[in-house]
Amino acid sequence: MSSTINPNDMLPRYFQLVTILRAKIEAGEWQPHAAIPSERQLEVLYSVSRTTVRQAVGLLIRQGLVYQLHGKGTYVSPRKLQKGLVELTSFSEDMLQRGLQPGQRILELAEVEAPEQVRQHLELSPDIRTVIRLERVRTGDGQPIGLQTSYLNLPAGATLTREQLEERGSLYAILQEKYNINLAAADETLEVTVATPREALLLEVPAGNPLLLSERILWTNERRAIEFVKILYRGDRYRYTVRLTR
Amino acid sequence: MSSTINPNDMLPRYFQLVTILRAKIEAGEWQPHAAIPSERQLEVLYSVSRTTVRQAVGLLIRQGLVYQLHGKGTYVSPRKLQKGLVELTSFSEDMLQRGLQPGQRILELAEVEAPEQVRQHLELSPDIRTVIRLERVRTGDGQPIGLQTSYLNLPAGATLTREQLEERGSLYAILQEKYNINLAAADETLEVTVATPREALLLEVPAGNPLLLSERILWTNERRAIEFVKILYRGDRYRYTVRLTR
DNA sequence: CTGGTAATGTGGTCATTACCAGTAGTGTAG
DNA sequence: CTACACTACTGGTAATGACCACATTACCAG
Repeated sequence: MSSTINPNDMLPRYFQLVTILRAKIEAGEWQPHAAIPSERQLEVLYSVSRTTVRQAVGLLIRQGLVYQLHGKGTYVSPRKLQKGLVELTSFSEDMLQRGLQPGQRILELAEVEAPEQVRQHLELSPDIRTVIRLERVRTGDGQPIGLQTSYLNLPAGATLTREQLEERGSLYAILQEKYNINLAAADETLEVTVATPREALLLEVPAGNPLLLSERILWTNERRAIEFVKILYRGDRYRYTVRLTR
Repeated sequence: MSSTINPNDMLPRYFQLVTILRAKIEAGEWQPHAAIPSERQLEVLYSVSRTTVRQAVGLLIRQGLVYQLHGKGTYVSPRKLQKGLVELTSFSEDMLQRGLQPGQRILELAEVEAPEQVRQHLELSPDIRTVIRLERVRTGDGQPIGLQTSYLNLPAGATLTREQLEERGSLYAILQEKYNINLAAADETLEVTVATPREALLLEVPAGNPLLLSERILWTNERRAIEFVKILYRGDRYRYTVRLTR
């Protein structure tokens, strides 16, 4: 990894600068709460304009690696804040981050008439009558973690097969590669519930055990609601984390 | 509300522009998924530079009101994404957003030896031995919603009295006004638990009922951990919502 | 010793100019 | 008719230069 900016590189300069600065922070070259070089110093150090410096630093701020104090300087965040949380992730990515091997057991994959609740969440127009329903038991290191039910409003003509799912594992990877659909945002609500007999059986817990119910609406880069997904998590095996900012 | 930029105004121009554009969107002048004027058009329309336009639009994007597609244009987000979620809020603000009147019953306010768990979360240095412990039953429209336990690491010399709390209601408002402490970020974890007899009594639910346990670490604008707070929410009266982005 | 002030360094805002990189429509050569 | 180049838009990146707002320090007058 180079530590200078290469103007001919395919990557934008501000992005190269982000990479360089992040590396220095993660290597401990600049300690938490220590000041990093000022914007005008970075200008000279890396032969870029202040515009570029500010764009790079702005990104680092949004990622939680540094913070700025007006009139004082730019400082390295404490380690706990350097870890990127929040990120919109798939179940698979989520498990991998937690150091567990993601797995799944597909219970159903079918085109069904859209329930009213789903119609509303996905803002379906009246001419769209059906959605794809996908029900899976999700596992981490082979142990059941959650019961996931997805309702997908795929673009016309798009299909989804059991084989694709079993091969790639991640639904979002398929959407991205085959249909060029990128996820941009999600709204999620969490609440507490208790296991019905069927849920208890699938999750391998006693009926009546407390569960964490997550309901999520997923939006594409064009801000179309594409998926409504419920996940029932085992209360004893799952913990949800977020970072809030102001 | 003016619809032009006033250079002599105390507020920065990009901020004035944000206000104008947001007003038009919320008034329905530009419908969801419709294109708003291009950056170069906004330049002319409001007599500001493209720098300023982009700074304003960037803010609107982060607030979820609009989205951009490279080579195409800038578009208004669907209504569901326009509503600002996520925001780091106090319990009081949270209740008000939900349309409930926040209230509290203080159970304890005392300086105590910091438990080990708290020491770690707040990253206390060895010379700091005590923190302030504040335990409250929080209510919405008079009904118990949550049992909140805060551990505060106030700056040297700062104090906190029952009277202040009862008067202002919001702890964060006191920190802001009296000690110029602003909250910048929070890390939160959520999990499921069941009510102990004491918790059940205070929350007015049967013992063994499922509860939502939130643990939160709060960071100031200088990225010092100032508070560790647990809230046990009644599972039947509380639902947590977040917006995730990529 | 105290309180004001000027100097200097920090991030924050803004205008101007230029060119790159995608998108979409149009026209033309094959 | 199709394939391809052209063109005219969009947002994305970048340099330069200027001034404002805030924080800190040093210095000086009282």
